[in-house]
Amino acid sequence: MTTDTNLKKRISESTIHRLSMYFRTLSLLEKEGFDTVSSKELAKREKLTPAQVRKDLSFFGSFGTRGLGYDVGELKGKIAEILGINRVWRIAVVGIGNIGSALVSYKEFTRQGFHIVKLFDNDQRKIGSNHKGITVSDIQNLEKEIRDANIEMVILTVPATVAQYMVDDVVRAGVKAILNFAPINLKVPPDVYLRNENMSMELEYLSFAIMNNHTPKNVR
Amino acid sequence: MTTDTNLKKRISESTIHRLSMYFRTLSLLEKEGFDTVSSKELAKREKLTPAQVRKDLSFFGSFGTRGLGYDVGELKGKIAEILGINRVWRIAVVGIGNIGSALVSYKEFTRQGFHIVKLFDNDQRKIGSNHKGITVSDIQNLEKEIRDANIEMVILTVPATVAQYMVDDVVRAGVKAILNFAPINLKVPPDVYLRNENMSMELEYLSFAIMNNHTPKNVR
DNA sequence: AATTACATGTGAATTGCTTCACAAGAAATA
DNA sequence: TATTTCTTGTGAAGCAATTCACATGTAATT
Ligand SMILES: NC(=O)c1ccc[n+]([C@@H]2O[C@H](COP(=O)([O-])OP(=O)(O)OC[C@H]3O[C@@H](n4cnc5c(N)ncnc54)[C@H](O)[C@@H]3O)[C@@H](O)[C@H]2O)c1
Ligand SMILES: NC(=O)c1ccc[n+]([C@@H]2O[C@H](COP(=O)([O-])OP(=O)(O)OC[C@H]3O[C@@H](n4cnc5c(N)ncnc54)[C@H](O)[C@@H]3O)[C@@H](O)[C@H]2O)c1
Repeated sequence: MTTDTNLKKRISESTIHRLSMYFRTLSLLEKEGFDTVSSKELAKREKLTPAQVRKDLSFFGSFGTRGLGYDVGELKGKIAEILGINRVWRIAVVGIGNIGSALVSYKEFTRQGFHIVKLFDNDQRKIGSNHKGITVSDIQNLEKEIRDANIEMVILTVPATVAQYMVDDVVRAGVKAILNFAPINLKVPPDVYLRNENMSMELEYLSFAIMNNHTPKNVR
Repeated sequence: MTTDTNLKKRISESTIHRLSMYFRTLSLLEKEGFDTVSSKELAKREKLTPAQVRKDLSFFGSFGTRGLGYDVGELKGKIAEILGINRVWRIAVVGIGNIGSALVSYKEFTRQGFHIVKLFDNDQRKIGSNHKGITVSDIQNLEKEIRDANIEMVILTVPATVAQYMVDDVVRAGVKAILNFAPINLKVPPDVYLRNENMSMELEYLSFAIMNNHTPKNVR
C-alpha cells in the first residue's frame, strides 16, 4: 500500500460529494461548449469558494493550468477516475415496490454507468414480471444469482421490518456496497459500505429550517 | 428577535440530522418498552459518542436526569418540538411520474405529519387521475391552488429541464421549503429553503468508497 | 442519613474542515 | 523578449465540530 493510498483515506465525505457536484457541472459546461473553466466559475455554480474547489482537487493531484484554469473534458475525466465512475457498476435492486420500480425506470443511472441488471422480490405476483426488460427474480435465489451476475452494489428498497435480513443475505452474497432506503439503522461488516437515503430526514430538516429561520453555512 | 433565536441559527446541519436520528430511535425505544435511555445507549444505536448526543441536546436545553438518563417519551416530544414535527405540514408534489407517485404512496410521511394534499402535473393524461385519493391538478392552476390549500412545502419531482421554472412558480405561490429530486442546481430566494435529494451522488460515493477503501470518520 | 453508582451538562482541548493569501507558473500582449 | 494579466496549488491561519474530562446532581442502596 503506497502513501498515496493512505492519503485517500483522509478524504472527507464532503469532498467526495463536492467532486460529484463538480462532475455534474463539468458535464453541463461541456454541453454548453466551454473548453476551460476556472475554480472561480466552478465555485460560483456550486455556491462554494474558489479555494474550496482547488483544495478538493489538490488532494488528488494538480489538474489545472495557471493563468488559464482547468480543461473541462480533462478534469471531468480525472474526476470520473477518482470517483470510480469511468466504468460500469452492476447493481441489483431488492424490493420491487413503489420506490424500487421507480428507480428501475430511471435511465439516468444507466447513462452514468450504474447498470441495474437484477431485480429481486419475495411477492409471487411480482416474481417473473418484467420491468424495463428485466425479469424479477425470486429472493430465494438471491445469493446464487448475485454471484453469477457479478453484482457489486445493491439498492435496498424493502420494508424496514425485513431490511436487516435482506442486508445479511446480500452481504453473504459478497456485495460490498448497499444503498438503503428503509428508515432503519442497519448493521454491516466493516468491509461493506452502507449509505442511507432518508427522505423523512430531509423533510424534517426543512421543517426545522422554517420554524427556526435556520441559516447555516453550507446547504446541500 | 431573542438571544435564543439567534442561538438556533448556529446549530449545524449535522446536529439537525442527528436529532432526526434520535427521534426515530426514541420511537423505536418507546415501542420496545423502554421508559428511560442514557446518552450512552442512544449513542451506541447511532454509532456516535455519548458526548455528541449530550452536546446536540444541550443546544436546546437540558432534558435529562443525572444518574438516570432521559425519559424516552419526554425527549421524543422535545425533539419533535425542536424539529417542528409536532404539527401537520401540508405538502404538494409537483410532477407525478415514477418517483413522484412512489412518494405519494408512502404512508409513513403522513404518519410523521407530512401530509401530501395536492398533486400537480402538466400531462393531460395524468391531470384528473387519482392517486391515493388525491386528484392530480393541472400545473396551470398551481399558484391559486397552492395558496388556497395553505401549502408550505413542495416536493419537486419533475424533469431537470423544467425544474427551475417550476421552482419559480412554486416560490411565487409563497412556498417556503422545497425538496428537489432533479439533479440540477436550483436558484431560490434567500427566504426559501431548498434541499436536494441526489441518489446518483450516493451511488458515486459508494463507487469511490469501494475503489479507494475509504474509511471516513462518520458515515451517514 | 450516608454512601455508592451512575449519567448529565458543559467549559476546555482537540481534531477536522474551510478560507486566506501569496509564490509560482502559464498565456496573452506589446 | 519583456511585461502584464490571470489563475493555480498550497502552507498557514481561522473557524467549526467533536471529544474529553470532570464537577454536579439524582437515584438506589445500605
Ligand atoms: N415509497 C416511498 O416514497 C418511500 C420513501 C422513503 C422511504 N421508503 C422506504 O423504502 C422501502 C420501500 O418502500 P415502498 O414504498 O417501495 O414499499 P413497497 O411495499 O411498495 O415495496 C416493498 C417491496 O419489497 C418487497 N419485499 C418485501 N419483503 C421482501 C423480502 N423479504 N425480500 C424481497 N422483497 C421483499 C415487497 O414485495 C414489495 O414489492 C421501505 O423501507 C420504505 O420505508 C419509501
Ligand atoms: N425515477 C428515479 O428513480 C429518479 C431518481 C433520481 C432522480 N430522479 C429525478 O426525479 C425527477 C423525476 O423523475 P421521474 O423518473 O419520476 O420522471 P418522470 O418523467 O417519470 O416524471 C416526471 C413527471 O413530471 C411531469 N412534468 C413534466 N413537466 C412538467 C411541468 N412543467 N409541470 C408539471 N409536471 C411536469 C411529467 O408529466 C411526469 O409525470 C427527474 O428530475 C429525475 O432526474 C428520478
